[in-house]
Amino acid sequence: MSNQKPSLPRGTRDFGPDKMVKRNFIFDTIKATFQKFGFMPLETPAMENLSVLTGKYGEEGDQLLYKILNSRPHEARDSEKEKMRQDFNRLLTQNTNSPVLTEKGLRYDLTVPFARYVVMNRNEIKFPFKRYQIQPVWRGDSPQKGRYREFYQCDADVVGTDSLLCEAEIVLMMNEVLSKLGIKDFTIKINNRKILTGIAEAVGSPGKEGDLCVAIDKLDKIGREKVEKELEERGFSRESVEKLNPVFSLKGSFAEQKKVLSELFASSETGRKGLEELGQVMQLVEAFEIGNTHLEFDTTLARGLSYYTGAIFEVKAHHVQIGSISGGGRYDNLTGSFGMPGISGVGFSFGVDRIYDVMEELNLFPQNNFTTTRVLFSHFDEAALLYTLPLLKQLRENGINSEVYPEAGKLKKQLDYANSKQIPFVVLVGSDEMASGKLTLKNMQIGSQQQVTLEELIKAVIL
RNA sequence: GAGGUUGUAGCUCAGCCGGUUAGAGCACCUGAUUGUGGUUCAGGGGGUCGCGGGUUCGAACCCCGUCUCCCUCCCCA
Repeated sequence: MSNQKPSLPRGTRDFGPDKMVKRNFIFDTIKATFQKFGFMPLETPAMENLSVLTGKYGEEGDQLLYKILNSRPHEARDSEKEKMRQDFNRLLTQNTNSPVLTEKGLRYDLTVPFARYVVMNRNEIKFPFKRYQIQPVWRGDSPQKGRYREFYQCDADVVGTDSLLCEAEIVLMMNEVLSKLGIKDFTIKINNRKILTGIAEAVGSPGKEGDLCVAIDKLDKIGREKVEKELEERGFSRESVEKLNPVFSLKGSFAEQKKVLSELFASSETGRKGLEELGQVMQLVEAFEIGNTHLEFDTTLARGLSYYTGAIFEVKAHHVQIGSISGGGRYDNLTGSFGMPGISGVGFSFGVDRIYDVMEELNLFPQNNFTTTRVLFSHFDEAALLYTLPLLKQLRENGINSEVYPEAGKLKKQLDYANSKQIPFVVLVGSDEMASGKLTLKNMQIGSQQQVTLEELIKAVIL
């Protein structure tokens, strides 16, 4: 007999019934909102060809991809085996791809598989195409608070239009979902990739917006002097750093920040375009008149994914130490790498696992009794069990969630079962009940019992 | 990838300076109650002390390695 203790891969979790009802509450809320805004569902396989996945997430992202070993390598031909050995040795020292060893990987997000789907089905798809997708993704990150190796994303994307209305509606959906879940204190940070490019250009360091953001992002944490130092370490000239002065002192309303940036962007057309786009998105959001938009312009918002080209979003919940719970942005050329240029898209994603953690920590889950069974039939022997079956069927036909204790056990055990499952009603069936035709209905909350007919039972128990 | 931390029953954790048979609470099972749960009482089952090695007469405890948990940085959902 094996004594091996069962275990779970790092960064993965089971979700028991109590967790699942809470998770489903989140999934249902998100799904309903997506559908309300006109999005249709899509599912794609857990695994994709590596050619689809690699090169889409930047260097960091590629390193975190889970690659799947080709099946049955031991059955390969000898010549292939030699190639495998060589490639494997190379893999031990460099991060290389080897089709003889691995050609598939687990999906890293839902956007790239979506882009692949769009390209492969371009003739059937009616544009603009709005789809939502709720599936797990995998990343070989080291797990920590709010970070898992398997987690769900809930994506909604629109492709085939560059209308900024899509961006505005994303802001609306973020607001709707979070407020329905009871998360009231949060910020939707918004920026535009073109503004970042503009700043890098204006400062005389085009193409270095990534380094720029990483450093500027730390302004609050480590102070201005250290940020400037870090910028120089990252290869920015003294002159460039000095030109960043206005960026460092950015504050106030969007209009005020826009003014400062406009001056900076005198020589950067890209920067001006970014500002203009952002302004329009802000305007469109306002036009929906939803009250508090939670929207905040943040020049330091960068986001790692390399495919964003326009607006970028990130949502941060307040009062909890958990990373962003939602994020997204516009990508002008995601399908371009699959040979279908000129399709602009914008999308975003909710991180259910993090939303769950936030809600748990802030105690936001409704106190509802999540038990689904309403009535349990308990019985004393085989004859009584058989007697309950047509009654059970009748209750179910009336839409009442009900079950019968499947074996003839002690009543104590059956009641204990009902109790631990928080089932509110138990119907006792034994020789007395079968003789009289009246059922004993027990209310588990207050402990009372009464004799009832089937009709009375249904009436008493129905919601 | 860098750093810190943790691992003892199903769960939460005690276990002193190395000493004889490793404990508690909760949970579970049985009985008091052969047709009545959530209260009470009595009893019971459960452990390769993360794994491998070392020191020692003797290791849960000390040393080395390794894995794992959680956390920070980086990055992200």
